[in-house]
Amino acid sequence: MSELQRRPTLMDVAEVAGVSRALVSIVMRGAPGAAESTRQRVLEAARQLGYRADSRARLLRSSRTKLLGLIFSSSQPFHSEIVDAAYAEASARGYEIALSAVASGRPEARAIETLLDVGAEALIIIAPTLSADDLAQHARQVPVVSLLRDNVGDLVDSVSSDDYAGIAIAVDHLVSLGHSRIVHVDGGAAVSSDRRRETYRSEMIRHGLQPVVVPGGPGEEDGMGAGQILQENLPTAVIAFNDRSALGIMENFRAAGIRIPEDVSVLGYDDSHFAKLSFVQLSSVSQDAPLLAAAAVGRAVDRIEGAKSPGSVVRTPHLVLRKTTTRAPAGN
Amino acid sequence: MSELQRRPTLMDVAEVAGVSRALVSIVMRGAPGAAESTRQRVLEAARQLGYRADSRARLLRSSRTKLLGLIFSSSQPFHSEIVDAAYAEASARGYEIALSAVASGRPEARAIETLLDVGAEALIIIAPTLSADDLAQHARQVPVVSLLRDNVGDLVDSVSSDDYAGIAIAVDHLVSLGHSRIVHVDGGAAVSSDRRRETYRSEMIRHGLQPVVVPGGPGEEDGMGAGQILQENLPTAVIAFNDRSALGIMENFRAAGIRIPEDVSVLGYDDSHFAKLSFVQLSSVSQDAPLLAAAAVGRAVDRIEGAKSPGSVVRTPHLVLRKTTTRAPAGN
DNA sequence: ATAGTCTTCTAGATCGTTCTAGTCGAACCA
DNA sequence: TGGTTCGACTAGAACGATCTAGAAGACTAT
Repeated sequence: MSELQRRPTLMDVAEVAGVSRALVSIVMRGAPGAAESTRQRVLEAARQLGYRADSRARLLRSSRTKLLGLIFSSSQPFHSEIVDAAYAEASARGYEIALSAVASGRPEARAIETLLDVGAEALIIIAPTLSADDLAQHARQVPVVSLLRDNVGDLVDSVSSDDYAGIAIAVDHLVSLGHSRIVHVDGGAAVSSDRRRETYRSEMIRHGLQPVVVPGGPGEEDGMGAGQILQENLPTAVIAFNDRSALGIMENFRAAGIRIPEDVSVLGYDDSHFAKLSFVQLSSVSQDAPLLAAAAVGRAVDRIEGAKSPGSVVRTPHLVLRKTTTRAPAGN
Repeated sequence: MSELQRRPTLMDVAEVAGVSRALVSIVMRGAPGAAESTRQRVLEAARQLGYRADSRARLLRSSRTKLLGLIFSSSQPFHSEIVDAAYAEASARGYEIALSAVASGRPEARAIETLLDVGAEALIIIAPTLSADDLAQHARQVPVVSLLRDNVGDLVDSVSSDDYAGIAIAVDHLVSLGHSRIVHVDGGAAVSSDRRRETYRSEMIRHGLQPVVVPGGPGEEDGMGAGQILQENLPTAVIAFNDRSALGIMENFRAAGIRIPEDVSVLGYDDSHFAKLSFVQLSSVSQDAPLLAAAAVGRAVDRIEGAKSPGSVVRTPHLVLRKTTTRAPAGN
């Protein structure tokens, strides 16, 4: 069995190249202050030894890790899309991302600790459930960016999607298709469920319509249950809290022989991977994960690199129309 | 605006507790050699200051981080289930997990580097796509455990599910229900697709049946496409490469008015979150994510803590019967 | 009393970097 | 000529932990 070999250090390279440690350091990180000829000699020595900087030592000294902590929930597919996009943006800005998941038996606080342990310079938390106070607590140590939630106090940055606008365009769209009996299946205890519900209510009233809210939740089964309730007095259109819930609603309708969109239009929220599938073709409000992720990474980097005051970025979502919404059936 | 305060160091704690740095170090890592009374005093001081050990400094000196690197693919829901379970097991064994995702534009090699940079003591890679040689290369630096793939050379540990057994029980089950025209929709270029396909072939032959393979892939759309082909000459049962593919197949059938399981039985693989949904009830081969995750974490920890030789653990999957499989229709 | 053993604690070296504050010539300037 | 500036380079102190060696005091054994 081959030994785990000790990796070469700056000192080793310095000896081979016949210069000091410090100079090798200068050359390795491309800093100015070395003659071109020696630079080449050092690089050659490094190559020959297979030298790779020990990031732990480097970071210990410079207290820079170029690491962004990202906290997501492993059970939310939409979060995965954000993670993907965040990687791209971070790497474009010269940062790496350290991930930590919130899972069953692993609360947000624990995820935060892990990320601080590995040296994250800022924290991006997707849909944080901690109280504004707790978040502020952490924000005293490192910049914290809340993604998809904006009522987080003024020590914490936030990047969110405009839920008012999202629900408003959803209602507008359905109204413009002639719907008047539009029901909202809410997200129960999920982050931003309250706001979407209330916005739905006021938008309906603004249009002179009667708001009806059916309790739901963020998962497929929640939608399934809501579908059952909806059947008792079928509306012509449903705005679901998210795509997963919409799926449950649609499955419930399908089982009962209710046609979509002929009998009921269904609108999702998130425009997730799932909504795009050819056999789903769910019309949905897109929060545009890549843009949100990019904005969050951008804020985090800006804060790390000196921006003093936290701020909040709000992006306007847009509607992606597919095949689950259509004109209201005649006679409604 | 309040300053971002410097995080407290051993020295700070030592001053507050009125002891030396070294003693604080002893207390913090629970090493023997401190009187109970001082231990309490130090712990209290640490708590009060909110002290957290700096893992970089610790690693630099001792090369212990108690950190396990876990690499998964953000687009695979099944991987998320493993991640969940891995967290639980790792924390039970006193380790933390550092995650790194493989995403578009972010190859496995990059994910590995990130994890080594934050100081992972071992790497667990879910369904690695790197060559056995490349994996062996990394295995010279840290223990590497391959999860869900076992042909990884003998420098790398592997924890996998027995694909032979999995497909065999799938075929056995369908045969015992009287099916003879059983088709396999394969996983295309996905890891372990080849093995499942070949096992399917030999199991069919063993039962004196004619194997038929339809090309597929790991996603819903792949299953959708395969469904189209299957319709041309409908079998009585289909074994899909995984649950996502099974979903696509079922949707295609449903659109064509083909009933499941009355007309065709469909069997998935992975027993994912999705298969369990009340309106899906997909019969599936379960690889038991929690057990696999626990085994992988176990191997990684064992290797870190001294086990010399890499080994491979193979777990036998089992069938989870729900509502998509039934007796073969009469006359087939 | 002397030596030996424990227990509890500490000083100082060390890990592999980066950073600060120089040194040492050579070139430049008036 | 003597002073300043500049470029190339280096010694040694950080960074925040762990580890080794050993000191100080209490206790035991002879």
